[in-house]
Amino acid sequence: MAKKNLEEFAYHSIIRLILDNHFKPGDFLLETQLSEDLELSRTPVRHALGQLVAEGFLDKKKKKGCFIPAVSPEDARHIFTVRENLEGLAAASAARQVTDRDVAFLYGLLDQEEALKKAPSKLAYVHVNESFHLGIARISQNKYLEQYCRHAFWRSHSYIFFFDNYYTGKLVSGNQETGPRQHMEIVQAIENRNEEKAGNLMKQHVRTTFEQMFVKL
Amino acid sequence: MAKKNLEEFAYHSIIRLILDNHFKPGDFLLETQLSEDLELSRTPVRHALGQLVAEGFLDKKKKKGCFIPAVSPEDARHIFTVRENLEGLAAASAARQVTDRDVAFLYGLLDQEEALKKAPSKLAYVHVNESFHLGIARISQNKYLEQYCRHAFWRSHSYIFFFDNYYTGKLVSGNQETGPRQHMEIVQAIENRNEEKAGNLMKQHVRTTFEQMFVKL
DNA sequence: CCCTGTAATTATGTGTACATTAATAACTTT
DNA sequence: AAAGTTATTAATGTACACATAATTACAGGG
Repeated sequence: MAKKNLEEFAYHSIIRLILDNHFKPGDFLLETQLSEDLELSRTPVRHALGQLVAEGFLDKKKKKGCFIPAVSPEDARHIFTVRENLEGLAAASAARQVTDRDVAFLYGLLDQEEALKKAPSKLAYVHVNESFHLGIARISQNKYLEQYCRHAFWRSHSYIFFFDNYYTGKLVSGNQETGPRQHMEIVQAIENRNEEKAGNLMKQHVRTTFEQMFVKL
Repeated sequence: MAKKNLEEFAYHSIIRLILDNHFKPGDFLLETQLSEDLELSRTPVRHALGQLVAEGFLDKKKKKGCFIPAVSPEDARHIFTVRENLEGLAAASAARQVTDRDVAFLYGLLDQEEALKKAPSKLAYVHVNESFHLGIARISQNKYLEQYCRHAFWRSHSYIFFFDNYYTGKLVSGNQETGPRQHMEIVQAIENRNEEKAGNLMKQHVRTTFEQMFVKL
């Protein structure tokens, strides 16, 4: 990534590190270490960390540092409850605002998911999934809804990696079965401008993701 | 306010300035000027502004500065739609989690509202109202829900001041009639642990606030 | 008069030195 | 050996000087 703007560079780099599971819950993200790794001074790193904390992406202990928030079944339930409602609302709104161009975009993502069945790649699946959920949030045309959906999605995503590490794959592979099918139904509801159905399907989809993840608990 | 932690001091001071209508939409909040006004260096001010931007409270133009976001009927509808759903969810969750202590707290706020009818004060009303809405978000025991509710509330609050300035008082005084009554009904539903009713009442309450605000448009 | 290119201005963006403090380790005392 | 106390350490918190870029003002040519 180009380093035109160091603050943005630091911000996106750190997010990428987190989403790619470079840290585990409880790990501290030290300003000094990050600035060394990213080869820039503490100032932009510090700014980026401040943003991530403000967004609820990281927790912070004063005079100690920023760290990946602890995970717990209760915390997961909290974030997925919010996601369920926010994304349900987003899907309903998207069904109202959707353009032909948006529909084409969503079908393009479904095609990518289909292609991934032949050549499975967890990272690729994660990226398509992110595009799908955040794409619908964007189509809702409500910037606040989009913002909250993005944060909630990112936060909840830590759980996918975390539990995937500890409960080896079963749930994610399960999600790779039901996920794409539910995605298709959601896209169809949005295409048909059926707000209520789109909202309910999305709500159900997020809930399913949560339940599959915690099948072991 | 004590200046133990300058970053926090700057953050809260700036929020207070915004909520107390010290700026109007489009106004720039300059680091240099704020640091002069608050009598501290640019560093903590800059950090605080960064947080507020990350939270969606302020907009930012690169190399130009942070400014109060533009207002529009559409933007108001967006933020109030989200608030309606988030706070509805929060009220329902609060009805599940509420303790006797919480109930007492909420009734205390109702008493304060009652007292304000005899000695009206807009600022006092605004503060009690904030305590009510954010209090219920807190009682929900869901930190993500609380976080999003707080942001959405603050953002929507700019509208109250903004339109109150341009459409002089009528709507806010209207809200001072229906507001407290709806608040009481919500508290009662929460006290009775009636999740669905609490959620619906809160949703309706937020929507009423929005509609009263835009009675002129 | 307007358009365009350039210089001045102004505020943010960045690096760095230093202050502060929370956590920990070392040490004393009982 | 346990408990309390002090010193060290390692990271954040803060200030400030300077770099950079966007906006504005202005001058000159069409």
